[in-house]
Amino acid sequence: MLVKDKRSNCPVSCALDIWGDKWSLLIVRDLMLFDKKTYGDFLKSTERIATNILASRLQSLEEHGIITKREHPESKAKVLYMITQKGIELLPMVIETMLWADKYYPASDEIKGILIEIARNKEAFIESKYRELQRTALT
Amino acid sequence: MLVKDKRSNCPVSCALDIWGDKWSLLIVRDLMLFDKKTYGDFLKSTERIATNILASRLQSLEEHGIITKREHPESKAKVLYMITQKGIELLPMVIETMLWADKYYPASDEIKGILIEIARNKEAFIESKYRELQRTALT
DNA sequence: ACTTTTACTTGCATATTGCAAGCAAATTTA
DNA sequence: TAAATTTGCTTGCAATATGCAAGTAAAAGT
Repeated sequence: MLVKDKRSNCPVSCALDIWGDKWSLLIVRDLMLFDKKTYGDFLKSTERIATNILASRLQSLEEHGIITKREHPESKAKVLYMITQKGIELLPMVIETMLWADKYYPASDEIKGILIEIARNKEAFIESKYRELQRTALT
Repeated sequence: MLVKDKRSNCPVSCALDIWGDKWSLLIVRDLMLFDKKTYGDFLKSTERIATNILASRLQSLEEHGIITKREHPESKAKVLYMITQKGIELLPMVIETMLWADKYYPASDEIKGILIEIARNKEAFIESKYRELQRTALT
């Protein structure tokens, strides 16, 4: 899973070098939309990521500056994973992905709520979520 | 590369089941932005996809309704690959991906031109490209 | 007819994924 | 305070996917 060097200078290619796999964006999604913060949180997601894959993806995302690790305020046994500014900026791309897939594949009820909000006013949703993520990222 | 069934009903997960790999979106990019249409065109892209991987991705994209094959008007030896409506609708997501990556990784000159256009008026660019793709998809 | 182009397929070595089990430090429970 | 549990991983190994090189058949060009 190590990308030695970029395949090209195309931004699409550069982006895929970082998150072009089946799992990385699910971790980003969990951080951005489902308030998940720990290793155990990510493991519990419905897609059932394998523990070794999760560890490797977390490391890769950290190396690429999308997430950072912090001390968990409640326990030294836990690790707090946080999304970075660079990661927060993936929000518009994630939203467009959700809107695309929603058109062709039935979403779960949990997500339908979010999609309704987005449908109501996409820009406002992004703006509000963006600020919310930045706020929690600073504390 | 066969996704037997969806991992979950999350739209992000569904989308990744289809194009969550290092290559599929590069083919979509080539079709949408670089006017590539044939097997040979895709092989020539700077990222240098292996020929067997290209064949498997084209098949997968076709199975998922993102692209279709047509007779090439100039030659029976060639195959014309076309993007479908479902594929065209990936445009906003691809654009957001480009904008994200452009912020952190230097783009090639060929792409800088497109990015400048997008920066000038994103909505207008998407709208115009969207219609252009629909037009060529109909002929 | 012969060569080249085109769109693939095949074989095989290497890399990645996924499953299950293991493990040490921290925390909770008895 | 000793034992059990939680937490965040690592390890081993089988299955799958990737990447490279070579091959192939139909069509096109010379």
